[in-house]
Amino acid sequence: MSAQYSFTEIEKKWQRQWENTQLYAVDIDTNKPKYYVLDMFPYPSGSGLHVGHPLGYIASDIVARYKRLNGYNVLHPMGYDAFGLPAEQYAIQTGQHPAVTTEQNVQRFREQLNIMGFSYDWDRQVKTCDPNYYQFTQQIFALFFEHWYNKQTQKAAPIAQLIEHFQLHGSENFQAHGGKINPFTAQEWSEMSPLQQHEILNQFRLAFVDETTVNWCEAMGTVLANEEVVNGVSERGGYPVVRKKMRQWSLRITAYADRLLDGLNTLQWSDAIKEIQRNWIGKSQGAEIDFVVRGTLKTLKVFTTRPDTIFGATFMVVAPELENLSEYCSEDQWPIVQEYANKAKNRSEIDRMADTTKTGVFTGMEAINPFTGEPIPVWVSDYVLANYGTGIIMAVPAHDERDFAFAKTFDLNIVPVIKPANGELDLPLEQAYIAKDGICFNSGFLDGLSMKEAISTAIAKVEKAGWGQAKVNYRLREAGFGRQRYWGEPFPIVYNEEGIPQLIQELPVELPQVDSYKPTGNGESPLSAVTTWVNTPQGKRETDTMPGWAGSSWYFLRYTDPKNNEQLASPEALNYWQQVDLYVGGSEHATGHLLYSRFWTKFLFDLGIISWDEPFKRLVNQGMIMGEDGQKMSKRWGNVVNPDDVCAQYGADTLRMYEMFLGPLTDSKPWNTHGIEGVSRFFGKFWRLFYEGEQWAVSQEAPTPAELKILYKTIKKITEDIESMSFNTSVSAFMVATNELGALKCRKQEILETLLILMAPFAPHITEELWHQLGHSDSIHTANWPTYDSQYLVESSFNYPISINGKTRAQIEFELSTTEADIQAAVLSNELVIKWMEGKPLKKFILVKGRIINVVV
RNA sequence: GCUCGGGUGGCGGAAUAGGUAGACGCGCAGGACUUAAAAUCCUGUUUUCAGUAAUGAAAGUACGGGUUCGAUUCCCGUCCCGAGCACCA
Repeated sequence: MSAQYSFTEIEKKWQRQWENTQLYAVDIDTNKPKYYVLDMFPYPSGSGLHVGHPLGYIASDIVARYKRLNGYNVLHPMGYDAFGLPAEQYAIQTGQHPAVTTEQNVQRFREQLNIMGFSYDWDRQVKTCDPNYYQFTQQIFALFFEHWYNKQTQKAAPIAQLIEHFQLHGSENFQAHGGKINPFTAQEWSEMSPLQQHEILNQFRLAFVDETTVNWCEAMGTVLANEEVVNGVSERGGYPVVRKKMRQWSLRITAYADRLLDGLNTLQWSDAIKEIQRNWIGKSQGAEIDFVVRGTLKTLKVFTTRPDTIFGATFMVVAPELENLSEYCSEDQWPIVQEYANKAKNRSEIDRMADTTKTGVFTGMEAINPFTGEPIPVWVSDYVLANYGTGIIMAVPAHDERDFAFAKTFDLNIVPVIKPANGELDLPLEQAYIAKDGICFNSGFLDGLSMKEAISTAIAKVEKAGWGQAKVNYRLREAGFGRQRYWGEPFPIVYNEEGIPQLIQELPVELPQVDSYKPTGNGESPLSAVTTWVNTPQGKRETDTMPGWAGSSWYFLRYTDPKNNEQLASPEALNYWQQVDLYVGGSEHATGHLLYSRFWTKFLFDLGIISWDEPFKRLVNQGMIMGEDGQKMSKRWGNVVNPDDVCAQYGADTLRMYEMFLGPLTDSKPWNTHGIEGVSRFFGKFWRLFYEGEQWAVSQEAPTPAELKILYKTIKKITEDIESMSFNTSVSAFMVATNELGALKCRKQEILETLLILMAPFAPHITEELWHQLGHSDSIHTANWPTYDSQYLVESSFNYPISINGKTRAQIEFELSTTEADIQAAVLSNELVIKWMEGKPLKKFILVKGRIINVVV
């Protein structure tokens, strides 16, 4: 025992002890309720952690410890998202194998995390780059490959079922989510070559080969995901990105668009993240309508959300990237259209975004507006996107800004069809008139209808006349799943001599050694150079690897049974631990990791592997900790604060407590080196509740009601704060309790011991030390969370502030049992009250029990 | 441009089923202990005005209105900051 609070010694001692006794190891225990608290696992970068990283880890650790003290069996694991670009870039620079550098970084992270005293069950650590782990990432990919999405049952189903349907009924009456195919009979199916059959099945597999326009980054020699491209340049490095056609694996996430949208309503996530996902999925309801090309039998199919404005559709616009563009254009105009299309294709994303002036050319064709019967010209312009809707729009310049700008540029007809409900439009229009509450005019049978009524009436008419049907559109695109990189999961795929992909049954398919990690530059991965690996008796291997998000889309399941070599996790473990109850991490993964994890979870739910279809019940996004200068913490600004240094100088408990004290968990806030002194002093004060000078001073006396009141109000406050994750106010509650007990010179074991338990989740080391000094032999982290007697918190009297006309003028103490009449009499005879009433008559007397008294004159 | 957050002392931030604004901490000022320093402890600290002082008065939660006995909290408008989306028909 030491009379001094020497945190270095204490923290090392208990960390060693906890490790030796396996204090945080958990296992299935059906006698206890489970609780699963998870941190987003980190990418083990070479620069290690700065003080911003542990913010969320500290918060989740507090909750994990709190739940344990409340009798829960808590799963609280940690691992590493270990595949990825930085390790590979480093390999390219240094020639070291990424597995080696990654392992070094993992060791470093582990040390740093241990210094801060987290209660992880390290036995459950996972690393996505470990073959024992990624064999199941490959297995899940194989399952995607072997399934299709049945729109009727809204569920994934085995591809064999679809094949059977084709064998029996051809393409009649099947409800598969996927690409377009030409109808065929059962007979025709049986006569198709394996390659033809593959090409049809490929349209429906949930993992499929897709010819897509990808974001090609020449400098990095690879394809990037949409979210890795910001304003036309790569997120990492800022290299230019161009669009390029490429064959690569994709996952059919759009099959799950509706369920991903609906599921959001069941989640305790921030509105901001839910909104970002809703926007990303981008569901919009409208109609597909066919416009007949004048003088032909051809039609142009458009998608619109505003069929109520169709009487104002005065021209049409076709996207320049459409494959069969020549069909939408007259012969003599084709050279001009083609020239325009080529120019548009080569225009970079940056250009497009920077320049919104309208360009375009006339196709030489006219279509008939089915509602007005009038011929309208068809144009090509790059303001229409090929991959949204049908790639063709009906333009309503009077009521759409973009169409209006285009019509003005090329002097096209503008016909207003919506006007204010009470009033008239100022004509001619200076800008597009966009109103949610307008009514139709100039619109035949739609005249006088509101937007909502007109939309349904117009769609009914379209459907009845056979011109089209109601249609739902999504902004969400299929998820590109191939990277031309070395450091990722290899695909369990070989292509036979016909080029048909076949699954490799034996997993894992391990990464081979390569001589160079550099991209080949021709768009292929470094793996393609390893010919001994690529060529197998069964055919050529797929040489792309999976993207970073593959391994992170299911790791939360693996923690439940991380060493299982037969299955991704045993049904027993999955059934026991189930969903993540609380997930803590940054909000930057809103449309990546969080969406993909939900997608994979729903797929595995469909297959019956798990019994829930959302991975993370409650999500909390911790804010960023900025540098002292208010800028983002980074080497570049030289403002990085290292948690190891802070722990060495002040101790881990002080770091943990201070990070919580900085402000609300979800806010961004700057680090302040002076501020930590306050928390450090607090621990000194707290320690001195137990010691007087060199002398152990805890007494066994019975506590007084005043002391119990301090304790009980603290129990109440801390319990409520942890439940609502309001940790900053918990810290101040500990300070208040310490100040108040100090003022009362209270050193009673009964009080201090309970206070230790309350503080144990926040400051696990000092509380463990003092707990043992109080004579306990078990760990404080296995104690029981205290309850309080609310009787002690009830006040018998209250010192009322007395307001006269809303201004506080006096204070009078009353027993809470005093009747209102007695209070009123006492207040009105009070000297100060009489003075401020200035002789005016009483108008109203307001008494809010236990709160305030207001005298209105 | 659209959507969602948010504007409270010198600073980080408390307090909103409407009820004493500024808890707790930092910083600052003064004091105690000490030969001295560190550490520790005590006092003060929203602003302005009056007073030697105790104290008293007025204003005050981005700005302007409204509802109410009473508004940081609810409603309307304006400005500013942050985040997300962005030619998605």
